[in-house]
Amino acid sequence: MLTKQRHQLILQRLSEQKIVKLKELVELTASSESTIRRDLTDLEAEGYLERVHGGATLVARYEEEPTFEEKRDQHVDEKVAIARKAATFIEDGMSVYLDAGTTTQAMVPFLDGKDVIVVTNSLPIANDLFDLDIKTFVIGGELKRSTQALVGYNARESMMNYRVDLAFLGINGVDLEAGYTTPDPEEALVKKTAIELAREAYILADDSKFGKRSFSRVAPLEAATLVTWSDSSSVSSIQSITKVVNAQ
Amino acid sequence: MLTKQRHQLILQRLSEQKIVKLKELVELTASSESTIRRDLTDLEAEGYLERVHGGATLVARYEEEPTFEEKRDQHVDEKVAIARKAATFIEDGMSVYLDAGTTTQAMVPFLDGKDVIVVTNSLPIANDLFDLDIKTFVIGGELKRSTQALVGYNARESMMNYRVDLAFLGINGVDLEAGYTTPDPEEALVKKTAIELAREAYILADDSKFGKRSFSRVAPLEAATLVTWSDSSSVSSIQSITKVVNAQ
DNA sequence: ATGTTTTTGAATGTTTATGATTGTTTTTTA
DNA sequence: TAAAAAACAATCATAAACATTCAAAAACAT
Repeated sequence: MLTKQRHQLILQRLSEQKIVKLKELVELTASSESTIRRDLTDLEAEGYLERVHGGATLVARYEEEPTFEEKRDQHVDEKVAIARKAATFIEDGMSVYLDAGTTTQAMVPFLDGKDVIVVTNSLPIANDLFDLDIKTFVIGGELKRSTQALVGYNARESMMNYRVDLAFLGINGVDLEAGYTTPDPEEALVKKTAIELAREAYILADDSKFGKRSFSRVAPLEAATLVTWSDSSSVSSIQSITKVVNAQ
Repeated sequence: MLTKQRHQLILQRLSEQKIVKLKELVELTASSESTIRRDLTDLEAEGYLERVHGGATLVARYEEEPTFEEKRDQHVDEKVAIARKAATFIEDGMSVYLDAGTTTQAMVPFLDGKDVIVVTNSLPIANDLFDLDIKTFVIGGELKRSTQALVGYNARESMMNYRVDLAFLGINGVDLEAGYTTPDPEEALVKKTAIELAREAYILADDSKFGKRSFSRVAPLEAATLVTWSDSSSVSSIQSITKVVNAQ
């Protein structure tokens, strides 16, 4: 019997029962214990099952997810509030740049029906805009795995072809001394270029980003207007350096 | 026994069982192990099966149920056959351009696991590539409503930044006199540029496109290799002008 | 008919899969 | 808690499957 056949048999049996004994599999496949042990080790490494003493169980696949989802949901109201506020700065006839990110993506629904041209480096945002029938330009570049954003040198080059009235960007760190910072240098390059090319730039960030510093510097605080949602006092110190809009 | 006969037998047996042992095939075809091994290697390279130790299995292609539009399209099998054949020209280490279109998009599954860099102007293709963890560059440009492709002058400019080994393009018309043609001038501009920049260019078209002429000329027939699926005699006249690969 | 290319099967050394054996760890039983 | 039983990981030799090479045979073109 072929290895792959055994693997299929094991997974099939497991999906029926959700727990299976090693001895059972030895009988089922007419193989030695050693072989079945190896199979279970391999299948576990591939994430198909979880070994237990005496056999294997179906992996509980959906346990880790909620942590990430919950975390995102906590700030989801703030995000929409910030996005809504930011969108109010956009007037008919304008061209705007929407940087990749969940907060900027949340702006898209507020563009519905407006007469705007959008430039973006985000595939998800481009898809959303496509559904709304908004004139859209996508800048070129390398597709970054984690964020589905187009980044790097080519993205900067491509972006130079566009001039926009307003640019809206997400950010990872907002700090009095370090300014706006983000972890990925290639993303930072794109953000920096966007701020340079726009007539006015807006950074969208909830107050969980305040005081944080990431590796790559995008711009000093005064280079952009900060759109946030905060009742903490930390806003006031930023307010002395650059213009701040509170969505609250 | 002819090679093609053996291949058909192997695929037939495989479609019946979905896994088959090498020894089984040796018996079935009365050929040597060496020959069967060669067959399996070839068929794997063409994307028909996956070799495993001791035999071969059907490709674990996640069976996407065809949408209504796809179902209505009676050329869907031809499309996959053409895409499969076209993908065999791609070798590890190459960079390729995938033009927007359903046929070129059908090539994406056959890139799984290959060591390639892909440049594309298609948002759907970029999304598919994203799922396969393939290094991807997207060219910039205006997002065209009907096809979700990036086109126009900016797309051409952005594409100039890349050199690819192979370019794969769909087309609307293949005509002896008019050459390759497509309705949208902005798309034609992008296609034309792709053919210029690629070391070799392949046009993917089923024989329903033969003899058709659209508004915008992309290139003369001899500028690219035609990959098609046809048993009609109309192929032979094209064959006298440019290289033709029949996926049949 | 002749030379060339393609296909084939055998021979080779190499890699991979397997089952038995060992001693260790975990679980069960007394 | 201690002893026995079961399950385990690690190692080894063997056998099966493998890629590669080569020479003969077949198909092909000239």
